[in-house]
Amino acid sequence: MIRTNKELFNYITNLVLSGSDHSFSEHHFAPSQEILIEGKKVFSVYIMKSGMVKCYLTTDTGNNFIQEFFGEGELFGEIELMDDSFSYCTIKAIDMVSVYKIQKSDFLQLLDQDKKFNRLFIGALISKLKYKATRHSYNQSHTIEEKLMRLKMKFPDLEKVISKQDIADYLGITLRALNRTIKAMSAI
Amino acid sequence: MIRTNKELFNYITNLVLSGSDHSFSEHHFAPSQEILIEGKKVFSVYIMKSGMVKCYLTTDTGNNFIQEFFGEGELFGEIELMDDSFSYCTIKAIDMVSVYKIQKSDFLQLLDQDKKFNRLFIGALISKLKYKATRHSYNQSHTIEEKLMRLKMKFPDLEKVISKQDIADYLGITLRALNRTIKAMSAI
DNA sequence: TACGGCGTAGGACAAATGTCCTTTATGTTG
DNA sequence: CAACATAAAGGACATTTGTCCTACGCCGTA
Repeated sequence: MIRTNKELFNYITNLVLSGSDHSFSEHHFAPSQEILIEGKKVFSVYIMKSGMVKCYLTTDTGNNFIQEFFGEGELFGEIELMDDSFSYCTIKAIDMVSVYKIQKSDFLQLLDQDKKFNRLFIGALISKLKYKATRHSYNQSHTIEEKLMRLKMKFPDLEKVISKQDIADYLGITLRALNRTIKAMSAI
Repeated sequence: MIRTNKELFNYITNLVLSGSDHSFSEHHFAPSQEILIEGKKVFSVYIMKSGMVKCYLTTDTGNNFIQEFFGEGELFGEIELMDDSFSYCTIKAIDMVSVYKIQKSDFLQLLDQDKKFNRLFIGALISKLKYKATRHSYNQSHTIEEKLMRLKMKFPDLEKVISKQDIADYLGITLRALNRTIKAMSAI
């Protein structure tokens, strides 16, 4: 649910701190500020330095569907940038957020010239792919109660950090159904 | 639903036919033969030459969940190979299938030495990611009827190629629900 | 031929989930 | 302070989907 990428984070941090690469700039966002907006052109790739964002899209039915929550080291904007399309989701800061930003041309250059970075990037894509695949299959074959239990197992203080509505949007259910399940579970 | 990758297909075909690369071998499978098996170690990456396979996993609830159907140019095995894990899904031939196969070490070497291939591979991952993201959100915010209509729009002769059970598994619903919806739609 | 397996189709009922609406608490802003 | 938006909680009812079961036709094989 809250995705991170320690290896990538360390590598980028080193690049920036060692001064060997000047294509990264640092940016800050306050809670509920939007970093990328659905439907708008993307010119850079972003890597999370600290804080947490939610990555979600609004479907044609008006529902919000949360793809993932990103923490330290996760990157976003890469999909839109690589296939030259508009952002298919919105990235919104949940708490105070710092990101590293790198322009398209610099990013592509880095990808070509830095084999280690190239491999880390591929690893990041693979990790996202795997995560999405298992998440989707899990979602469609388990009850709300099972999904909630699994979440709580991994993130015990989930409800303190993420709003109920966001949890519901993440699970692809209504807030009503979430409340109902929480109550049923607490009754045990 | 039926994924292909023309660019990758053309590139690999050229590599093989021009004789400039000898790391690819060709293999054939009969309908319902399994090419990769869930839980087993993966040693190679595969690229579809012709035919169609289904990529699915069996959940702990005993359901089959179909990730995707692969046609010409799609590759599989890359996730397991890159992060050194066991196959998380089974790849089964639906009709007569031909694939190109490349061993792990050769694949990694190609990735390092052939920039064009590297970029095509990244493009393939990005395309899968995007597909999975939109598919999951669409699935969870639309009715069975809407999902079916969308499928039929894209693949008019869907039911002739893929069994009802497979369509149900792909949509994450039961066969009963699928039949019910088809009947309701035909009544209009 | 007779049987079993499999894909297709659908009836009847149960369970899960959505929709709509009301209430309460809390924090923000004019 | 009053007015207002927002999050949380849950009642009542409708709809959707799953579960279980039965039936039929097709095909391969003992």
